[in-house]
Amino acid sequence: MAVERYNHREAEPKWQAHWAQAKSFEAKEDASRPKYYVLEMFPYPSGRIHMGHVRNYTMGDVIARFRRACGYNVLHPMGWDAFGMPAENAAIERGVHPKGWTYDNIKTMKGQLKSMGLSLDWSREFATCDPSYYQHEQAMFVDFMKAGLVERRVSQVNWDPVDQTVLANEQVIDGKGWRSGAPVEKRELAQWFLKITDYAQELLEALDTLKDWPEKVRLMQKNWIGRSEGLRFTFDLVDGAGKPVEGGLTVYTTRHDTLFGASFCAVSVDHPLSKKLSESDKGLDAFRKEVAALGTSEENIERAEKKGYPLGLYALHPFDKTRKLPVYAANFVLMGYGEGAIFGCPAHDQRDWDFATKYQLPIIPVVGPKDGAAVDVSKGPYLEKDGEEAKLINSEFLNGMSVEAAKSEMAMRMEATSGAKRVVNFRLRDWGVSRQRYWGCPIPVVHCKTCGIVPVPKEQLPVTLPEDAKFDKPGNPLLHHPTWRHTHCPNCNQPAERETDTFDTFIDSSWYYARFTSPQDANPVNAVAGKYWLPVDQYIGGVEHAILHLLYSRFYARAMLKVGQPNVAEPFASLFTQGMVTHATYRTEKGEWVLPSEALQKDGHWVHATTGENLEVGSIEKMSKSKKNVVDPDTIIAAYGADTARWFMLSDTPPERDLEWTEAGAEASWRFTQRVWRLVNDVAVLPKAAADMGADGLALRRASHQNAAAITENLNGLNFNVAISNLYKLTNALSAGLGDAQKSASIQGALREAAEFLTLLMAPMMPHLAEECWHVLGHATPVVDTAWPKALPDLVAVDEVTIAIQVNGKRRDEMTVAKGLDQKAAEAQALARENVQRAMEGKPPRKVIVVPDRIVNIVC
RNA sequence: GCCCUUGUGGCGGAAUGGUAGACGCGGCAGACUCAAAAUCUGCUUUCUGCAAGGAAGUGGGGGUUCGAGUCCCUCCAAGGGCACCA
Repeated sequence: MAVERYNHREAEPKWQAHWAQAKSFEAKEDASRPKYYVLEMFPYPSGRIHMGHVRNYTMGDVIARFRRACGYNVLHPMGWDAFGMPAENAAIERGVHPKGWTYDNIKTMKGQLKSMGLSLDWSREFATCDPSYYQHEQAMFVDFMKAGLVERRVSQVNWDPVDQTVLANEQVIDGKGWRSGAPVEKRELAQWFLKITDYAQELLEALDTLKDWPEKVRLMQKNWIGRSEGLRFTFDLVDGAGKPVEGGLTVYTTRHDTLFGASFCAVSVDHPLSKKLSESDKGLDAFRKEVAALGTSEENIERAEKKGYPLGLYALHPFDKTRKLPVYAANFVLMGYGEGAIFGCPAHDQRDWDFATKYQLPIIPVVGPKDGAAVDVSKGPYLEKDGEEAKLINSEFLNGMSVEAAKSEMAMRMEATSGAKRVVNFRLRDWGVSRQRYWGCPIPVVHCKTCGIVPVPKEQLPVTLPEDAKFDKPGNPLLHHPTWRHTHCPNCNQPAERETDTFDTFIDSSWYYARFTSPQDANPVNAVAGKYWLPVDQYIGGVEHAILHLLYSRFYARAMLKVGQPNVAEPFASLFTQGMVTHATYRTEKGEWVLPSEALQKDGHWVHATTGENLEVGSIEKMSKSKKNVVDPDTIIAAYGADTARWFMLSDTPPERDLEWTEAGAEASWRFTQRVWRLVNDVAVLPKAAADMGADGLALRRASHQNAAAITENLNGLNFNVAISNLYKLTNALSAGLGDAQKSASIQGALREAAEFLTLLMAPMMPHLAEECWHVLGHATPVVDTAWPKALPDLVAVDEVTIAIQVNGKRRDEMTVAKGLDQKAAEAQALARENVQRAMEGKPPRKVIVVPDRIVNIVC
């Protein structure tokens, strides 16, 4: 019987309105039910949502709806990471105010998200640029200051000359600003820092407890924290005349076992020794400038050869004071790591080898293979490989020892005699949070001539941004504002100046998940709500945040705990990083990029839809505006509906991999929605019958229950693509069963059950269609208020299995036997089979392996 | 340079060490139709064979095992992270 097509244009807005009106997704603390907090990384309100958002939020929504149906009390909130430079750039380029621009974008994007039918609790929505949000950030910062977690110090910073602001190390990518792409310069500035390094060890150790994080992300954080164990000690230092230099030269090394191979020392050009000597040494001064000019770009570093400038000083070898090691200022030694000074062991370090070769310094091998084979260091250093056992040579009391043993022997001797100290070093730097921008959270501090730096008292918070800022010249509009920064000292009430730096926006996103538990609370986090909801049970976002956002959040949670705020040390119990959305690229013969919506396939090749030009199909890449390979979610939702878009996002490709958006795939998803609609309508008109255990309905009932069990497991494991393939199987089974619909009441009952199962099982992915189907099947209660179907164990279990029979490991036959058939019987039955006998070629079986219900393998 | 991940049909991909290619896309054939679309049914790893069947097969090579896409070693390719970090 013909039914009308499923009309998403009517159904989707209707159900979205129903859910909103019924407040279906508003969460309340409820101690009687297990809680589940699902969170997707909140978006930056850039203007419009893109397909990456659609994929991210669809995944989160499937989890939220699934958990909800399974009886969890689900929290699934949404908000806006709303501070940041694009808003300010819009202000500079188009003369709009960042605030208006941001809130307009939020309005647009919220409408788009709503059209996706997400099960979000919109009552908890906030934007990080709301003063009601950032006032708590300011209050916490004041607490952090009191707790010693904040430092203000003059430091060499990464300065982005285009954005005119400071960047954290994490925001410098290949020596360029992460947003502007401009080569980063070094500058000295007074900056605010959060002392993330205080937590380096803890952040590292706790990574092992994050069992439900991708191994890859944990490893990236581990490398970023970069712990190394080494020895710090001081060389006696003499000048060219042999006169001792006070203070000596303190170095840090992880290879103290190679000390007997030392042939020079090197310090950073920014090392105090180098700085001091450059005052009287013009050549050194020039060298320092040359190194500084090289910058930090990867390209320059790659090309730069190891260069040094002799300081005219000599370090005395601790075990042989007659050995004088020349000291250089060198371009490959970094002031920011260890002591900014090293000893060079050219035989066992590539950089030291390059340097020694250039300046014709001795290369003394002190480590060699265990078998005693000669070490050749004339063409390069000898570097022992991982796990390779090596032994010390040419090293007096260390000779014959392994590297590890030599390290510990050397450390012991040096600690006893030379004031050396074993130290742990981290690559991780403190988090510089000052930004010289307008559109960020003001740092709540006042500079007073008498009292110095004074935190703004909490009762005077929030320090809000002036609305009348001007964006007509580069630099910080807060600094240029005629009145804003002029205030009075909270301490002495004398005229004073406000801090004009604002926070790095990564601070805003470091605790928003906690604010969602109690977004209207007078405190940053309500103690009861925080305790109930935290941690986030499932966090979903792009892998591009593996270091920055996720490491800052882990630190910030600990900082909050330290100042008594409700939180948990590890805010994200389980993390999932989804892949990107990609699309083929198209360009004209002139090389202009063409939108997919303008590309048409015609007679086996691609042409421009309006101009008819021939198009070249390029590689499949991440959707980006620059290559125009973008598909607009609004267009797709209008044409096919949100359910189709959601379904396609989850089909086929595993969620962690990149997904290629294809028009054919979207069409196929759309056809599937229509197919389900037809099948459900066909079942709905059948006489209602109970799904009993009648023999002729049994096969379909089994399919329903087996698929229900499988899909439940798939969704628990976030294997959305497999869940969908199982939904196809269930649909195929239902479709096949419809042919026999008139045969018996038992079949009709089984068909109804299958249709109901299908409806409920697909609901997390296609919530609107599911509601329509559920209604057609005669239910007054909507799907959102209906429990997840329970698979009956009796129907999930099979009573017959088809098992393979192998002869000498090759599959030769198969047989269908009762489930649980014992090994002897299986062996006997297998041996009796004609195909098996033929394959055995008359040889007697030497051994028979029987894995019950799986396989029989005959070895002969 | 170091570290990590991934390599399975024409394509996306499935597969607790136990029948490789489920499911979907695409393709082919058929049904319905005056015709087309939509829909439905079948076939679709490769080679060989009329067929029953046989052979090969999960990036290459080797190993462990009764049995390897899965575990180990090694090489190759693609992607990602870190990078003068002493």
